[in-house]
Amino acid sequence: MAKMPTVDDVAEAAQVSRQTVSNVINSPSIVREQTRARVQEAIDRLGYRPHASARRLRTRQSSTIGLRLDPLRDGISGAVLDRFVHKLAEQADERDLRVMIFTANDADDELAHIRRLRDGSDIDAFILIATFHGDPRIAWLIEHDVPFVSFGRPWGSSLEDPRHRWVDVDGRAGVRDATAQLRASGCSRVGYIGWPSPSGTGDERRAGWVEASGLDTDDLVTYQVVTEDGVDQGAASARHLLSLREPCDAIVCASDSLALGASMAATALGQPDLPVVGFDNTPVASAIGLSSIDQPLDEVVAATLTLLFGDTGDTVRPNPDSNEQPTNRLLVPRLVERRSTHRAFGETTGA
Amino acid sequence: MAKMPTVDDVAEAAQVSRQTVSNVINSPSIVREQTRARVQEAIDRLGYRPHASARRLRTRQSSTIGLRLDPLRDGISGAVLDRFVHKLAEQADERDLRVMIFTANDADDELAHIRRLRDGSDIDAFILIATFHGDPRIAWLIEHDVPFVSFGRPWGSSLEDPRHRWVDVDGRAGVRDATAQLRASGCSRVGYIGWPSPSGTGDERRAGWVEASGLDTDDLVTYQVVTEDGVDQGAASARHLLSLREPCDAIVCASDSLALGASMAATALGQPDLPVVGFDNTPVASAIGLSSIDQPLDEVVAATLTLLFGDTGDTVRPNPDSNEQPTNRLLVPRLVERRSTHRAFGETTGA
DNA sequence: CCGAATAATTTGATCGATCAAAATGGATCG
DNA sequence: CGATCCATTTTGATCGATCAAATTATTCGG
Repeated sequence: MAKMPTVDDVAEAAQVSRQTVSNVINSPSIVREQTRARVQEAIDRLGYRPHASARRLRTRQSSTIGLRLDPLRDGISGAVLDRFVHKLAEQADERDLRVMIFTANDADDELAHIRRLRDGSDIDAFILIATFHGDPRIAWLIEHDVPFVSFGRPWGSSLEDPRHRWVDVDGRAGVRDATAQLRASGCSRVGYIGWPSPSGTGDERRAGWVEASGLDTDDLVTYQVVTEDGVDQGAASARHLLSLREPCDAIVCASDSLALGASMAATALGQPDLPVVGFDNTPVASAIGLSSIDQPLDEVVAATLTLLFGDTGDTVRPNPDSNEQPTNRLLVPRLVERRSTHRAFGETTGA
Repeated sequence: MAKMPTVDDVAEAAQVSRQTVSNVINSPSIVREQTRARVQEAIDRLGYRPHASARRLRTRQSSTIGLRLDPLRDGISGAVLDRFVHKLAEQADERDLRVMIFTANDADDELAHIRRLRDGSDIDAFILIATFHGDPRIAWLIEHDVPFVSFGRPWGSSLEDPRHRWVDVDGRAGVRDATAQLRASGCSRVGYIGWPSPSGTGDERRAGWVEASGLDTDDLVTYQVVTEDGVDQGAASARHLLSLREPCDAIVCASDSLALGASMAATALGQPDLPVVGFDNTPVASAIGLSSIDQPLDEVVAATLTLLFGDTGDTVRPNPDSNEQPTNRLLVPRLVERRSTHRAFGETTGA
């Protein structure tokens, strides 16, 4: 590969000093228009690109965001994070930020990586995903003054601590709305299949159902199944809900995996039209035609970057604790309605 | 954040020169053991970390791999690439390499990104995924002497051109083995659902079925359905194959999406035990209990990195065209057998 | 015990950019 | 007309590491 031109090369070609070239790139406003054009022409002609490492060395900014990929999960739900990663790469690019990924098996491992990347000035901000109760990462990052934003609210500690910027999706509202919508369309006994209780997100989603179900205390127990995540678990739970003396006439689930199982079980039991709603709007849901509550990842990512770098597209350095700007965003998901129930494939039109 | 110590700080603390500190880190073998230990102690005590950008500026190596994420697809199959990304992050980490991701909408867009990242010395090697016939990226990368490896063989041009290093999975062998296995277990009419023909991977997979199906020329036409990817398409195709005068008694598909549809259609038609095999072993397949041909992504990634950086874990610079080493790897996938057919959920045990 | 060969360590220069401060060129004004 | 101010451009220093070459320390054969 031919040697890349440097600022000096451009400077010489444009008959100016290196600093002027630098200014044309970084603060064009202070350069006289005439010279700016001349320098720009030289830049284009020579195909000059600033050397990222040199710039970073001087400015002490890497304009790079670190993101840890969770350990692979078997489940279907991992797809949400993949979409998040994708959107992040997309929007980061628009702001001239880079995204560097790494993996870690647990929180400690992740912190070790963060430390390494941060100390090496490889990265100047991190995005945490999937926060949990008593998450050790949060405290560590705050203590070491590492700029970060989490996708996931701080479970257990103050939601308003300005040192912890976060973005989250209001699962409770999502489930509440979906449940209300089912009731509005005529369902009177909407059941719920969700995860065991010490679960931040899970508990929120359940609360949404409780709020909108319109069931009395006894029925809230009756029409609720608690189970681990999984397709089989969803199917089993649905069979239970449908075998009650007064079976439920719609089911809302904490995940698409559960919903998929529930939907298939309903079909197997001869009720292909039973409305079933999942959560996360994964590719499976769309492939199967399952209604699902969709997290607005575009907005989530946009909010995340704004919290980290401000509104400007510029590579502004994050400021840990201001007292003016809000330091968190709670976004509202929306229900994606499909056949609303699993269509019996045997009766479909096709090739 | 406290100011990070530099080589000079460590040097002073250990009573040696900066270069010795540098040597302790980069070529410990040339430093006397006694001094090495002393320096190492100082490094640990001060918590020194080399400044990545400074090092990169001097060495002209970023030890960073660029990877483009495809546009999001609706389908289920996108999951393979996600797994690839994950494995890559994992194994790159073990070799002290970093992975930077970006998105692009088409090949040209991707090349623009590559050029920018490469010129800025942000990245010194790229991994291409999903190669296709007449892929313009390949020619460009070779011409501009950018080190790269593709996951996907060069469709249409020479497989042995040493300037194009690639890794791929032998889909033909995978489908052939799966088909053979079905026949060995008693199926005599194994059908195939695959994609329209000008498709590199698709044609290979079909060829595997042709080779092992044991069908005569007429039947090869009869028991084969060509369709776009998708669950509905898979279902429709399966209904066709099962409505023949002599229906097929097993189905192999080019993707899990097709297989999922086929499996559900079979169930709906009262044949829940019809063996159906998918491709890619996506999370859906495992969730549903669908047999599927699994790409050995661990090996794929390992081979990719080896082709790029050699066997050593070191950050060796890739060498574009050697004449000694092989410059490609074709790996064999393996069939993951599950219930081999879509179990009727209505008859499952459960909570 | 000396000088050559080798091992270990140190010094000076450099990678390519930006920062901070100094220098230049006009325009303005008493 | 000369001093002052602002806009624009240039110069010198620096970020933190590694390379290349020079220097010092050690080993070893004769």
